Amino acid sequence: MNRIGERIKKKRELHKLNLNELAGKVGISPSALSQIEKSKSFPSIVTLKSIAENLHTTMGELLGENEVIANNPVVLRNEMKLTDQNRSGTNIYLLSHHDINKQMDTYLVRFAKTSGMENLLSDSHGQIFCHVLSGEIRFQIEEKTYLLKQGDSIYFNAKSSKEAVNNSDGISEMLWIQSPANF
Amino acid sequence: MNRIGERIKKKRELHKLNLNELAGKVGISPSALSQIEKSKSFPSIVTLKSIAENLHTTMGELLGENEVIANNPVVLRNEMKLTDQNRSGTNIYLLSHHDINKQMDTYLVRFAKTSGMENLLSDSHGQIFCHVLSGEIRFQIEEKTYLLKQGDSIYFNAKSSKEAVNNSDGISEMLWIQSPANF
DNA sequence: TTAATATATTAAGTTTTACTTCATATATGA
DNA sequence: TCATATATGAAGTAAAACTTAATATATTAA
Repeated sequence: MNRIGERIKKKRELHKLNLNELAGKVGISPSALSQIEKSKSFPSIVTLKSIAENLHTTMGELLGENEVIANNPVVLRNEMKLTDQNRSGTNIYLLSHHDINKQMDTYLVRFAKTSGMENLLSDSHGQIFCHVLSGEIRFQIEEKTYLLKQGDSIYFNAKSSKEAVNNSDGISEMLWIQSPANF
Repeated sequence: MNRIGERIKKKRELHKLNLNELAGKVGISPSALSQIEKSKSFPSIVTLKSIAENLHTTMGELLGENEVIANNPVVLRNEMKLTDQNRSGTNIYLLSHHDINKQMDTYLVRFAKTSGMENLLSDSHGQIFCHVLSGEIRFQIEEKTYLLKQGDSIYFNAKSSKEAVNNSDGISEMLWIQSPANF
């Protein structure tokens, strides 16, 4: 929080801009920018926004929100923790301990034959990456349908209407990774 | 950006707090909070920080940085794009198109026998989740060593000193997912 | 319904502080 | 070492966050 200045300066130098140049783009005086970098003052939100855009980064990044420390590396062998299951036979396993500092939620989803997840993990925000580990899974994202086989991946918005069902005779499995974490 | 107010109000009501209560916790007058929620004014960064903490969320979230829209769902079959390879035989494939709006970088790393990645993907920020798809991989995170087999996962800070080498006779593969994206 | 209380919004004034101006320092290079 | 570029500092200004206090709008009870 009190190191926004450092981060801005670092990013600015990374982009090979001097105070005048960046200040010009942002729309404040070089002196003002200097004071911000030296932590003599905080930028207003509108200036922070402009600084972030001109340094091709996000406000959260400059605010240091991505520097939180995750706890010790957690290794989970095949003993995963079941977090959710529905009647049709879809099981969702956690692939890392829930932690307030985690950026990502990581799950393994195992479908019994002819099972699916419709309203599971719904009402979430951020973005989702899925990777099919085995079998064949049919995704419906908004209106479109995607048929994914082992080794395929898909990336979509968490806010989308989404549905995934097993499309194979046996068990199908996929990784489900979501960022930022919804805990 | 101009909808910070809406988001704060929504979160506040989710936590079943009224203006007085939240304002009290934050350390500003209820009126000031109302004006912020009604977009009559922006909070200062320090107030925003306090609001975020009291609503158990992040500033970036309130600033709407997690609402960016990823492009159309991208499905990549087994035809992945090679992005990096080193002499010893480690290949890194991209599992989704690079996109400024993406929260996560998603890779598949394929190790030839006795290959590894030491300085690949180094100097990055955020957090990393790895999942072993096949073979056996030895991780060294800071001082500690972890031996991961197929189906195992590990979650650690991108800033950590890290190293991964193939520990099997044949090919080993893993997913490498990093958030926020480093592009 | 009506009164009584809780909760939210608005207007106007105050105060904090982000930002400007301009002078000075420090670095870089010919 | 002079000249130019770049960064920092002091002092003042202007903008806007925040306060106070009054008013409106819900919510509840009688």
